[in-house]
Amino acid sequence: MKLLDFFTDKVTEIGLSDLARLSGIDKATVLRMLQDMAESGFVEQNPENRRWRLGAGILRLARLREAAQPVTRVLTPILERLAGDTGETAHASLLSGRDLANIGVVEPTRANRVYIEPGLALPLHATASGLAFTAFARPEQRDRVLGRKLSAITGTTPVTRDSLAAMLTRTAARGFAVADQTYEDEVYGLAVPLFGPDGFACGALAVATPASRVSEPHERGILAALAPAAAEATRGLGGRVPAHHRIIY
Amino acid sequence: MKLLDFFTDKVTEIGLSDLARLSGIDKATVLRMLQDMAESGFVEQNPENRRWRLGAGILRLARLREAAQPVTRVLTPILERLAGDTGETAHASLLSGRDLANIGVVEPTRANRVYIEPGLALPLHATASGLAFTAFARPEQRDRVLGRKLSAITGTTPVTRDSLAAMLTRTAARGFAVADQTYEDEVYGLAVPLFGPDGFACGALAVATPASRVSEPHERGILAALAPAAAEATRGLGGRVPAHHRIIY
DNA sequence: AACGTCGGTGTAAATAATGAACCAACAAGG
DNA sequence: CCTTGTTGGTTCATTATTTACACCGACGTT
Repeated sequence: MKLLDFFTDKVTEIGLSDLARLSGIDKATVLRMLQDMAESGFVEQNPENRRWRLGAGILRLARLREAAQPVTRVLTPILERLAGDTGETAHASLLSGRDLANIGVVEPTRANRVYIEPGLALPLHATASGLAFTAFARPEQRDRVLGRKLSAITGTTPVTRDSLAAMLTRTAARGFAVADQTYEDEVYGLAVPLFGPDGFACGALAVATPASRVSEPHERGILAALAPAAAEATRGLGGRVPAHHRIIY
Repeated sequence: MKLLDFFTDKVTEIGLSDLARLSGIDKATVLRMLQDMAESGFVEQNPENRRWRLGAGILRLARLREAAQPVTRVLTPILERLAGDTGETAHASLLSGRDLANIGVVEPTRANRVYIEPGLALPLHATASGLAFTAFARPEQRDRVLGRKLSAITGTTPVTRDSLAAMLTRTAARGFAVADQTYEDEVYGLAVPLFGPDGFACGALAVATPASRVSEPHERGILAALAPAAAEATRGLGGRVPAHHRIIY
């Protein structure tokens, strides 16, 4: 299933040989995997160039999940309001396997804004969303993140266990997370956890701003919009904000 | 991946033992599969009752596919207009593996209307959408459908190769498909193919009406709305309607 | 014409998946 | 209060599976 992770916003179709190279798996094996996944509708082959792309079955499953729990429907209006109020790009993400899945993005109207790929997988240690989630996640999840080897994505990405742990305790104390160009240069992120029914984080709500625009009042304004939006989102998803959670700037 | 097919509109969470029973696979194997899929975000475990449900990673992939080719965005307004014009339930589906994946449904406002499960997998031989698709699909796909053993879903479902072949040639001649309670009792379906860039069918656009409401003028009215809607949808998806395609009532 | 790449196919070797038995924990029932 | 039947999860020896190498024809470039 990791084959699917090679499809991104930009590269929507991949040929057999390319996919084998990218994944490091033998061509024959990749082909069989793709054919199996095609049976289930996860991928489909472009009949023109014989390249592979994500299949319509994914849309079906997504509708199924959305019918069971309408996260997109709940989050989209909240994101729109958040982007409008802050004038910055707002996005929401949920835990998906070993990182956060970007579920929704809304950009503001201004010209200088942060672009976030739709459907991006956000690493838990290098993004504001990831920190906000991890700091309030179930302890075993927190520990699993701390136990990984942390990849350096930019120069300021935390790579040692200690620096990450420090960031997490700081995040837990403040109630929100900051990521100063730890994932992408020039991008400054503020994030707040989204809570599940068990009172632990299940995702995050975040605002990304160009680093050049960061200032104390701006930051304060973003958090003022982010906090109630996250509370509303948590409620809308059927979650419960734990009593001790406070946002302290 | 067939494990995922046991999740439906109604049953959104399944326990390990249930899933093992349903699939006929050993518990241990199912557990391992689920854990692997959880790593990729396809499923996730409800921490409260330890049951499994579709994961957030599916939403991510769906967003990715939607970014590559915005089918939902294109089809939804068309479906809404279609449902409004006909006063009946309209739905669209695309080929996904061995059957059609229901991609969008819009219901009319009237009380007596057909309900179609979101995210349903439509069998190719037993639904109007399936017939419309298969009749205009690439020859090899058509033959694959004819080669299957056809399951009887209602009393009128075509089960022999010959009866299905007859239905397909009739569909090909008329340009649209009719399914008179072949999938669900009391439901009458009319469908038109959606075409891909290669001029072969890639899906179908359909209107479902209670069998009690069927009449020649009603049917004529539905087709009058369906035909231009399908043409618009095909264009919107980047497809090409073959020159020979005509709808002849 | 030579070369590289493409998607795809067989087959023998080697790995990985499999499932019966077992466990603790919980619930309903007598 | 014990029985009986669930549940989710684990173990480990057996086994069948996947794997990857080599090869193929087709297409495009050089």
